[in-house]
Amino acid sequence: MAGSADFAFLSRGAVEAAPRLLGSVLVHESGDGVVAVRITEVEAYAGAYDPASHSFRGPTDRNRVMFGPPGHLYVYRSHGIHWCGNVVADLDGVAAGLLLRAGEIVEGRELARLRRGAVAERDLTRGPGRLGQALGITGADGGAALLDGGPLRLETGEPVPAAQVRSGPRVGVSRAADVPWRFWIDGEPSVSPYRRSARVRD
DNA sequence: CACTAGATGCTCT
DNA sequence: GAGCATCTAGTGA
Repeated sequence: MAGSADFAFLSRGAVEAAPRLLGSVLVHESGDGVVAVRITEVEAYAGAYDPASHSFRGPTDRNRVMFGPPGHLYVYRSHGIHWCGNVVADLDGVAAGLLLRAGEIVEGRELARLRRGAVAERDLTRGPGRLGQALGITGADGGAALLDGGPLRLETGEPVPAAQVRSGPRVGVSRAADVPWRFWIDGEPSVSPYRRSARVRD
């Protein structure tokens, strides 16, 4: 449980917690080995007041983890192929998720490359689907407790100077397309490019 | 680099 | 059946 206190900010709302997750390290130990990634880009998804969130319409079998206590992992399947991970935030009973969009590999580069195949170096962990694949995250990891020292865990990283934190609209969402709830570390090559959804409503 | 189109299969209506 | 919290491969400048 060492380090758990460092993540007390996760019990705050998604938008407040998201930028503070930058610089933390997500570690995944599996039978294949270890991959650790320093988080460089996240998006905040609030629940009831955020129409872009999976939890906007209330709990379902898929999104139930987001309504639980902070510090757990919400995993969803995107576009049929990709596994994407969120760190659950806000108080128990309030839905909030921090989508892990990109990271910098700090350990296990060879294993990550094995999982990702022959792609450009910067594409190893650029984008939520790629990041999930590099870390070896699947639906089986959904609901995992990240602050209990298990094989899938969050660790404290080097603090990120506030001046290096940037924000802007979230990638690919068709509702609430303009709220600046995406946060990233300025100058990080792993940060994914902005793409506006082709079907923005509102 | 900017832009476009299509694959893919799951979730919810 | 509609709609995706994405990615890759194609084009063209």
